[in-house]
This record gives sequence, structure tokens and C-alpha cells, in this order.
Amino acid sequence: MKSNLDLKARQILKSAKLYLTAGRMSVVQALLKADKPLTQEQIAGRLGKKRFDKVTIYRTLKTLVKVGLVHRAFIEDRARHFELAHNCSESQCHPHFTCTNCGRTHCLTDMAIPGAKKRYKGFLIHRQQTRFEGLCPACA
Amino acid sequence: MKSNLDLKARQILKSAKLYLTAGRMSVVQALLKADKPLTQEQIAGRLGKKRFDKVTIYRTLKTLVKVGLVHRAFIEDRARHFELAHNCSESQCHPHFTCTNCGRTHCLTDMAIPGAKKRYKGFLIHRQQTRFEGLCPACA
DNA sequence: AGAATATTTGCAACTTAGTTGCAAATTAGG
DNA sequence: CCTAATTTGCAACTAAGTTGCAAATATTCT
Repeated sequence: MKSNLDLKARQILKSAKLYLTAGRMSVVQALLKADKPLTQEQIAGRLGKKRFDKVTIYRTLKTLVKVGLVHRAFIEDRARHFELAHNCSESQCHPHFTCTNCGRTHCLTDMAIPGAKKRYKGFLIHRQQTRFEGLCPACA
Repeated sequence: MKSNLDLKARQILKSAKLYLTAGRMSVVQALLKADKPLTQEQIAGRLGKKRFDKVTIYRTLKTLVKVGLVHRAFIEDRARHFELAHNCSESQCHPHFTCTNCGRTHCLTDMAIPGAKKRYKGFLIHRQQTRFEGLCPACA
């Protein structure tokens, strides 16, 4: 019995013509379930009894970023954070909010941000990312 | 004969009531001269014959960030990048542009970004940062 | 200016995130 | 089920940043 999650992960990997491996399936499923960007370590911690080497997870993330299925989120933290690109438009990622009190980060998936011009003083703008700081509902 | 740069750095440190040390003066001067965010290593490389331990530079940057004189820029790169806050408003930093071809980052200091609402679904937004990706004038 | 106090500095050792090379294991495709 | 292409795990490594502590320097007070 294949879960819905399993099917989605399968589709995602196949859509990019990537080898379908247990490791990749698990990483994609962890990202599908997450409601915020995750680090390698957080992903590893959400793999249940399945265990994959951190190198495998890092390499999987790198591959997924290369084919555009995953984005890096910009977060004031030492480690890199990753999330599926399915909530982003071509030209703009949804904004992230980091609470200056509790440190938690949230995705503001449905907040509309006015897109910048495509050209500015000779710069050709392809993608745009926004980050907010302030107090989250729990800390405000 | 004190240079203009020297006076500015002195003012900046005094404005935050920080101990005026040779190391801090040098770091602030390097940032004043820079036209883009710098890493610890880049700052160290711009100190001329003066040499300070990397720990000192890191600690200086941390102190300056804490008092709000310096901001961290969000750049797709392993190392942290810092810049003086003097081109930012209270609620918004100027945007940064990273070229996907040559990798260089530029400050778009005078580009106006519409500020987001101060409140959104219970989130209290204090500061906002924007990052662009695309092709710089040299690579476009 | 000189003494007392508070703060910063440099060093060495350490931590944490992420990467590399390579042989063994797994996947895709006929 | 055989072959070629790709991925995996391991161990060792790099790079960025941090910590503790004694010595050095900055500020303040008289």
C-alpha cells in the first residue's frame, strides 16, 4: 500500500528524471511533510528508522537544488536550510519570517510581495527572495 | 594628520560607546571603504600591514552587529558577509544582487523596495531584506 | 600623569557544517 | 537477468566560526 506521500515523492523525482532511490524518496518525503525549511541534520532526524549517511543527504539536496526542485532558504543560522520549490513562482520565492525572540522561522506562503522590475541599471533580475524579522504570533 | 576615514570610524565607534581600539578602527574603516558586504577573511585581507587575529575580527563584527552598526547580508556563500548599516533604513536593508554567472554580489543601495505591511496574520514585522538573483551588467 | 578597573586581544585548541575520493551497492534499460 | 550508469557509505579532510584564559590595552578617577 503506497501512501499519497510516497506517490508524490515518486512523481517529483521522476519529473526530473532522477534515479529513484530509497534515500532520495525519504529526503523528498521529509521535505513534503515539513512546513518550513530544514537543514541536513533536521532531515536526518525525520527519517525514522531509515538511516542515510549525511553525505548522501547533502548530495541529494545538491542534486535537487540543481534541477530546481528544491530551494535554499536564507536564514540567520549557521546551517543551510532547504525546502521544496512547490510554493514558489518562477520569479519569486515565498517570504520567510524569523522571530527575533524565539528564533523560529515560518514560511509566509500566501503573502503577496510586489515583484521588482525585471531590469535595474543594467542588472537583469531573474529571482527575488524576501526575508522578514520581527515577532511571531506566539511571541508578540 | 587624521584622515576623514579615521574620523568617521572614530565617530561610529563612539556613537555606540564602544572601546576605541586599533582593531575596531581598522575593521570599521575596511567596511567604510567597501562597496559590498565582506567576510572576515576579506576584511583581514584589507587591513594592510596591520594584522589582527581572526578571533578579534569575528568578535568585533559580533559586537558591531549587536549594537546595530553592522548588518549581516544574506548571500549564497558559505561564509557570513557583513556591511555597515548606514545604507539601510530602520525597517529595511537595501537589496543585494548576486550574479548567477560570475557569482559577484552588488549592493543596490538606491533601489526602492515597497515595504511590507507591519502586521500580517499575527506576525509583527520589524525588518525586511531582499535578495535578487540574475545577471549583472557585465554578464548580461 | 598614575593607579585602579573594565574591556579587549591573541593564542591554541576545539566544534560544526559541509566536501572529496573511492570501492561497493543499487538502479535503469535493453 | 545482464550491462552500463549512477548512487551510496565510509573515512578522512577542509573551512568557518567559537571558547577559555592570561596578557595587553582602554577608560575613568583622583
